[in-house]
Amino acid sequence: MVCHMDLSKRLLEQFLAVAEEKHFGRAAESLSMSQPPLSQAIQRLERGLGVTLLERGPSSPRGVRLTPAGAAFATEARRLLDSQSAAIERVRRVAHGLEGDVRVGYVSILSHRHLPWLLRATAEELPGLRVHLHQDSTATLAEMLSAGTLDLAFVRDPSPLSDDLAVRDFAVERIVAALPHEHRLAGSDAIALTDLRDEDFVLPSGDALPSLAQQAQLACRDAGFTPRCRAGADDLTGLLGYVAAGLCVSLLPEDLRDFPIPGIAFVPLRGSSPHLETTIAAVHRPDADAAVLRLLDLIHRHARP
Amino acid sequence: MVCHMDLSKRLLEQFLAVAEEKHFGRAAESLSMSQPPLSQAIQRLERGLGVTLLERGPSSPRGVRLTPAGAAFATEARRLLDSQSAAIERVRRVAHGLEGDVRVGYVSILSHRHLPWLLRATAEELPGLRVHLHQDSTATLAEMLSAGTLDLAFVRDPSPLSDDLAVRDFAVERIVAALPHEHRLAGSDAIALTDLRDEDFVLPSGDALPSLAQQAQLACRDAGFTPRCRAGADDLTGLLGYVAAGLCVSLLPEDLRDFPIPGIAFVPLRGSSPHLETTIAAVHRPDADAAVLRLLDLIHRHARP
DNA sequence: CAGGTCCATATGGCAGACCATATCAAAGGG
DNA sequence: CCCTTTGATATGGTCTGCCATATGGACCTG
Repeated sequence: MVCHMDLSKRLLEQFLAVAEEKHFGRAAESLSMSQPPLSQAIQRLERGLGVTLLERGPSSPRGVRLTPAGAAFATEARRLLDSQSAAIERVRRVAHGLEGDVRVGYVSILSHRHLPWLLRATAEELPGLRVHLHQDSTATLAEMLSAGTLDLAFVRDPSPLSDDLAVRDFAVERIVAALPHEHRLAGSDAIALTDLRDEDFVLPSGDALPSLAQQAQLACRDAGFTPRCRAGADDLTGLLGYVAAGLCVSLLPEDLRDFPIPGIAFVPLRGSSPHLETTIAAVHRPDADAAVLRLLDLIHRHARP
Repeated sequence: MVCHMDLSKRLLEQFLAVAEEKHFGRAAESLSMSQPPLSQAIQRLERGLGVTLLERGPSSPRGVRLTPAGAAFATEARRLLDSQSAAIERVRRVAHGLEGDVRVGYVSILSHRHLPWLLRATAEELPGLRVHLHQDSTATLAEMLSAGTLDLAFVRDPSPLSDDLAVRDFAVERIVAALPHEHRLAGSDAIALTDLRDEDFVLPSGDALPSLAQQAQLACRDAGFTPRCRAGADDLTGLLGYVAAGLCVSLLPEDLRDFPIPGIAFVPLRGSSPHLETTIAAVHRPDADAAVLRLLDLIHRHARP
């Protein structure tokens, strides 16, 4: 006997009122309605369930009593109402971005410096958000954003990205010189880029870290020379390896200073060419959902940590 | 913003259909309705929740997509429907006596022989029933039944009980002679009650175990003598103690044979006086609920184990 | 650019739910 | 034995929800 009973919120409340008052008249009063339709509603309920919930008599003048099934149903009704409220509340929180899953991508360079405060702030301000992390190259992250398999990505200098992605800069890092420890300028407080014009450089090659390679080229051009590239590398460890080996110098974001790599000195560069800066930005689809917007807001408020 | 949303079963099913098909037309078809009212229903739902559940466009020709909130709501909707079905099912089971709590009372004499199979059979046939046991005197059990603090009681010879309680006999035990081991008749296969006419008896005294005392008195009268009572006891251990001490004989239900008491021999009595039998019965209120009726039926089917 | 797909909107009809007033039947108390 | 209490029943009105048909507008596709 499959029952097509509806158990509307209203009906459950009516039954609970009767179950608590054990009296149709008072229950009707507390529901701001008259007694007859309440009787009918309960009868409909009992008919729909095929179960007698209330013991009406034969001694009615003292109200009604709950049958065992009625007592059980009262418990269940309360649970159902609670579940319903909780479900609505949960959906609202998801819609408002206070709860849910966000898939966040980042390029490796950012992991050690920007992820920690971001994750900490998220856990504190948006404890309902579950952040799923994914590290990849800038290009792949952009593809994933467009494909919808990623919600937010942190990259460096994303200016040449696809047009249908929104970009939000949130931090600027200076580019500094990375020199071998034994280099003659390694102990300087600051040097000019032209001081390196005769050095051998190692810069990102191929499609790897394109913005970094481009910035370096442009900055040297601004300084009046073309860097002599004796080596290339397509990831950060390669670049750092060449420098640490004492074979080359490089131009890298200053936050790499925190990397525990022996044999490398990071020396600030004098001058303020726009190409000696690198921008860190959050990228997302223009139709990002509320959780992403919350995260963007959080990032904006905590920017330049 | 407290929401008076109703979330009727129908509405949830409609939303789930759309969420699964991701297509209003097909969803409407699977619901055996036309598309426009379905659109309206979903719009009502979204308006009621104050949340956008579906992403309609702008590129509609490929159906709709779920927003994060919509996906969350689909999960919640399924849970709500399941909870609702489960609640109805549970109430039905309670009403049919397949689930619930039953408070069962018994007098001590019955505990070791009849409770085990009763509880075992209940656990097997009615695993949803929770049986709460309570041991007390026949009189107190009857009071508790009338007061509604007990649902079912097992007693011996409950004939003189209150009129507003229903009685259901389910087993008959013979009364046997309890003799000290060193008694001259202790080794007999069977004896006549008159063989004990000159013995000292110990029988229940006061209001304790009234049926047992009465049966003994009447049986002796049938046998043509009045038992000489040198001692009394108001519980079973007292009676057995006197016998084991070798001071008295007694008349007791044969199921006591299973008690591990050294020093006592139980010897069957010849003859078939109705007073040499003791009836075991289940007592309950006439308006007992379904669970009690199930237990009574179970007892009836397993009677005389 | 024409056709097709898909969802939204508009309109009208119907059934059922909900409600209030009035009345009835049963049981217990003075 | 009458009266109060209490829940069930009867009746009529209103309104909302639900539905179907018809139409419009946005978008993609060939």
